[in-house]
Amino acid sequence: MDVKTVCLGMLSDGEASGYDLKKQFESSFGHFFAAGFGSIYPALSSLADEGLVRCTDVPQEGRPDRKVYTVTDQGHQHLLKALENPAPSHKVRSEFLAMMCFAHLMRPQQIEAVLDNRLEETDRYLKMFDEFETSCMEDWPQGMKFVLGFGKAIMQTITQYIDENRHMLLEEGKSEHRTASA
Amino acid sequence: MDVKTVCLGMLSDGEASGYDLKKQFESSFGHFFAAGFGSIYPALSSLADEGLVRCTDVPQEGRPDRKVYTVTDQGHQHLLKALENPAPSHKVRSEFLAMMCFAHLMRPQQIEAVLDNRLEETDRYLKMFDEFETSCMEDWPQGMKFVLGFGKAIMQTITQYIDENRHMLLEEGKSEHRTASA
DNA sequence: CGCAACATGTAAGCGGTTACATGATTAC
DNA sequence: GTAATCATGTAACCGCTTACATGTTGCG
Repeated sequence: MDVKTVCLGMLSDGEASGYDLKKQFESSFGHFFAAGFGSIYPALSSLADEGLVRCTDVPQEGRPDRKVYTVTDQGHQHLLKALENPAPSHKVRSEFLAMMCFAHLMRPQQIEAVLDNRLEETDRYLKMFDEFETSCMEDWPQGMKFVLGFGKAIMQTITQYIDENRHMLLEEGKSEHRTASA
Repeated sequence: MDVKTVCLGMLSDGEASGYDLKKQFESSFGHFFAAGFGSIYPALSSLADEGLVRCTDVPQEGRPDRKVYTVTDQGHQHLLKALENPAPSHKVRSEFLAMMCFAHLMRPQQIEAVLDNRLEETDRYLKMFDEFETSCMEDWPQGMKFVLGFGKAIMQTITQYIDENRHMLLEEGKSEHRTASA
């Protein structure tokens, strides 16, 4: 399940351009699968080369041609095969948690800043999820709703956990730094 | 915050070999920062080249020399600088969630298998966390406890969410595949 | 006037994964 | 006997990120 496969999946919900897919990667897929233009465009070219998608050029005035991609039968088959993996990965790479492991080496101010930034990002996601719910979610397949709910549950847990446990990092652990300035 | 910096941080809690660090990457850091030998050994060499750690060879019988690394003053300063980043990242890359977005293209059996595998992995982590709590957690710095609790909260949320919402993916969405064999 | 949105791409580079290479000891 | 643990490394590869390159339209 690399960027290519996810693009193929997105296209199986309806034709789209690379630019369109980017927007989807930023919004509904943003919290668990990031991808930039530098991944998407080559992915689409490659899918086209393999005959898994077909590309239609839609000429436009004052802009580059819009390249609209559609899944082929072969592409659909390929997608179904990719979905047969019974143990797909779920990986977290968190500088945030790594940093918090060494909180005893940081000043309380720094820790607070890091925590607040994390809460902010989490909140941005929660707000985005709310917008989805009040607008476009109706016509989504069940899977997308499941994934949205998953993201929401995680973000709520993070918010709550930080709120309830930030004191752990601030109260003690002044052994190394002492609170005052050196 | 790459593997190098995390290694530096781990070493700041006490000297260790690459092999020791690997074990830490698998256990306490496993759920948010994976690293294999192929990343760790080059990272340590590089840290040593830059003078951020010092390496002591401990000869052994029947094994390669154990190379024990210690943080230098310079290394400590470097670590403190790395910890000044006020907005460390927290990234998820989930084939699992990507796949669930396209659950309507999968057979119920497949979906169940994927869900069960996810629950299993989550459970493995929860059991590991429990072991930490009943044994070695006492002497950990507050930050490590915070991170452990964070992981536990997330894993519990995932478990609960899947249990409570798996029906979403199974009940309907039979539009594309139909339940029976084609 | 400047910035965001629209629209597509290339190429270098980086960081991490995987596979390979070696080999003794200990526990089942 | 066979697997796991101890112990270190290299090198190829892969996939993604970042920066570069280009240009129009429309809004505030």
